[in-house]
Amino acid sequence: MNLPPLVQSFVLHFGEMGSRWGINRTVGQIYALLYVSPEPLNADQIVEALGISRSNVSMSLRELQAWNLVLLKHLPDDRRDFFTTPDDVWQILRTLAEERKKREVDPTLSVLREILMQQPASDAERHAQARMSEMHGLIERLTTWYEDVKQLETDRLATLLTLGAKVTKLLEAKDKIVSLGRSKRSTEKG
Amino acid sequence: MNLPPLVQSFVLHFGEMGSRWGINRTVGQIYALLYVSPEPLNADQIVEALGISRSNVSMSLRELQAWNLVLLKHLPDDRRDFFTTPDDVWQILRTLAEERKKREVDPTLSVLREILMQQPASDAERHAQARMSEMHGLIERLTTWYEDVKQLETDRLATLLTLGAKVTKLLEAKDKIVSLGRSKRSTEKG
DNA sequence: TTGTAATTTCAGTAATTACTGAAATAACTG
DNA sequence: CAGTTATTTCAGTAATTACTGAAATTACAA
Repeated sequence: MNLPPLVQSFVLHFGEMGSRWGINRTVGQIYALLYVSPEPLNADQIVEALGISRSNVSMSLRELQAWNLVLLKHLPDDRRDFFTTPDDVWQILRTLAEERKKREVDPTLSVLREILMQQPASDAERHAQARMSEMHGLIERLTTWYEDVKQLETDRLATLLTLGAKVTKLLEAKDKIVSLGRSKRSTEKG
Repeated sequence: MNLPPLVQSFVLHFGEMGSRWGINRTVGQIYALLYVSPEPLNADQIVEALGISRSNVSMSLRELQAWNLVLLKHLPDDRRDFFTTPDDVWQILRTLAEERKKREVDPTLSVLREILMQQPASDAERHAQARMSEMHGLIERLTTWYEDVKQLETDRLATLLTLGAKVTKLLEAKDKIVSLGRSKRSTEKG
């Protein structure tokens, strides 16, 4: 590996982290490298930087592309492929969320739904279905929230995050105002 | 494997999903099995249900305990350990979030902070630091939100989820009311 | 104590996953 | 077209991870 020390720490950390997800070490390292590079890199530069085989780079880039985590760029008068990550970290977050949902959440929801359609043949199955139904309900709630929130532009999303739990306080305030309005009107009528 | 068909589908699915996380197949299967079981199971029952070795069950249960995903129970006049998952799916979600934060997010934040403390020795390092700083900022924002929201009781959390993006609308309404109040007052003064 | 049941540990092996080098393919150039 | 460069594929191998059975440990009972 042939990198500035500070970049190397980052790349190595992402390699280790990769394994904690389903992603392998090399894929994590390549991603990290592209993320911090000032300009797009081609495959041979990655080979050079990380000290791994050309074919490994090819396969790992393909995986990163499957995850939509990497952008393919072309320089004028150069046939080689160059790769970067999006500049905007919020965009990266969105992509990550979307892909993980697609790979992990959606299949689980569909398995759950399928099982819940079936007729239980015993008490054990009946109980299992009840449990799965709870899980299904929770996951569906979370994904509905996600589908909703992901539409927001970045600065609104940021606002929502900053607000955090204070939202519920705000909600109470609103209820108070609304009910105040109602009681005022009903007073005016009565 | 010796399970009601409907439970088996669920267990097998969780086994496969396990691999997509860092968790292995067996751990995923055991968790799924415990999750849908009407009462706690002991190690031999798990061996029987999943058709795996006793030692594998022991190691996998230990891993699930390390994740706080499983509860140890004892029956009167029985020396054996019995295992369950918490009944409340929201509690399970909280545990999952907490553990993943601990294992994935916190170490990453600390690596980032450490690197950002250092003096860059080149333009490349300077640029890398700028990128890492963006990432650090985003992750910190997300964790602050999480630390805030996780304090909420379940029904408030549920409300917040149901609200979703509508929160920002609510926020605008509040701003309008507040500014209305202000302009009214300033009109009164002027 | 000694015996027995429950659980854990761990060395060895099986299974899976990651990686490489060589060959094939694709994309271009003169 | 032949020649060159870039990229991908893939069989074989290396490395890692998962799993087992046997032995060790722990916890209790007689």
